[in-house]
Amino acid sequence: MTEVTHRRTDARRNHERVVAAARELFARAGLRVTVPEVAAHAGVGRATVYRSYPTKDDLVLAIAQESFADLASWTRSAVDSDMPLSAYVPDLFARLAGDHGLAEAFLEGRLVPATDLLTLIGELTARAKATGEVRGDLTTVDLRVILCGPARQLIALDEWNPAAWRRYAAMVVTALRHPR
Amino acid sequence: MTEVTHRRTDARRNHERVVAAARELFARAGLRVTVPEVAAHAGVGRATVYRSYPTKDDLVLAIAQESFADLASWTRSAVDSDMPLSAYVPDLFARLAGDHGLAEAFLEGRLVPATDLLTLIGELTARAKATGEVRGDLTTVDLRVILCGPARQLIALDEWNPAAWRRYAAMVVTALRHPR
DNA sequence: GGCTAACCGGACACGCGAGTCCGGATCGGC
DNA sequence: GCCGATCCGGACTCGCGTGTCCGGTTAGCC
Repeated sequence: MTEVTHRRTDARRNHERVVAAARELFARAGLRVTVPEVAAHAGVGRATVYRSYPTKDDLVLAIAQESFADLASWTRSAVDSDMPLSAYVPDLFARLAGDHGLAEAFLEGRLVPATDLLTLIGELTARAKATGEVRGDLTTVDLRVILCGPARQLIALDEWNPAAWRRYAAMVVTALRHPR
Repeated sequence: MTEVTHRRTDARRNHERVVAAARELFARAGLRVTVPEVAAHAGVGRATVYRSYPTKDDLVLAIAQESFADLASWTRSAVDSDMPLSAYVPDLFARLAGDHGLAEAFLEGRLVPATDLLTLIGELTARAKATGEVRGDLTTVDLRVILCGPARQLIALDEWNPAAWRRYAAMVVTALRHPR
């Protein structure tokens, strides 16, 4: 979290606007959103965005790290409270389906090293395997493929609504069970 | 199938090369492959590609229609031989995972009206529902989301190998069953 | 073998997104 | 209120992908 300290209030204000705009646009339309779009949505010039984040990748990284940290702390509480995968996965799926950029970043694994998050999820799945809740050979790659794939497609098809994600979350959970 | 008749043999030969190159590259790297890449791989100039296909979309459409026709005729034979979904889906999944462009085109539904194919798949699923093989409320959109999502991710992650697709095909089939 | 129509492809024009620069505006301390 | 450090953003360059054009070449018929 490279927290830049601006010495003037307008700079800080603009920085906040940029971050807010990036969060919203990345969530809604994925990581292909352009810097000009972010700038316009924030009501600032392009150069103002590049001042805080020299590269578009820097901007993406910053936003993604935020989201990943949220996800990790939430997952940590799930681990602490011994949440079963059947409860965790639908929520995770909902978060991914509600944030296109997050789903992309989490799946592709580029830019952000999600080691914390993956370790925590590994913890959860290990317990779920022990109780026989899911197939014994489940990996975190499996989770990425099975969760992020459909989540991204839901957004791409503009089928994002509570009924849809509940439906697909149920299917996804089913997919993780022992094959018969 | 707008079959262009070339009056010279070299024209026909080049056209074939372009088609072959496009098939290969779209399958391997998806629809984002550029026209210059196709031309280079075919060993011709860019303009030669544009002669047969005035727009990149025209090229994509032509290749996608081919693939869709293949898929449809194969599906028709599956319907005729009363193939169960548990046998059909893994093969479909393999085809999608083996052709990135096909998976993209099938999922996104833009460009190509896949009505024939969807009708046939609807036929198969209707029978599978009747025998209780899958959940009763399964739709073709479900199939697109659940199949194409993971298939595309597999390719994106470069995890494409027989072991991987068999594994995910099994999971995908499980996902279509009745929830418990 | 020669002639013409058909065809080839290198070179060009255009649009768009990433990243840079500098003249002008604004904040904030005195 | 004044002044300097800081910041803003319009205008620019650069790279890349799409689509066009024309001079040179080749196939195919006589």
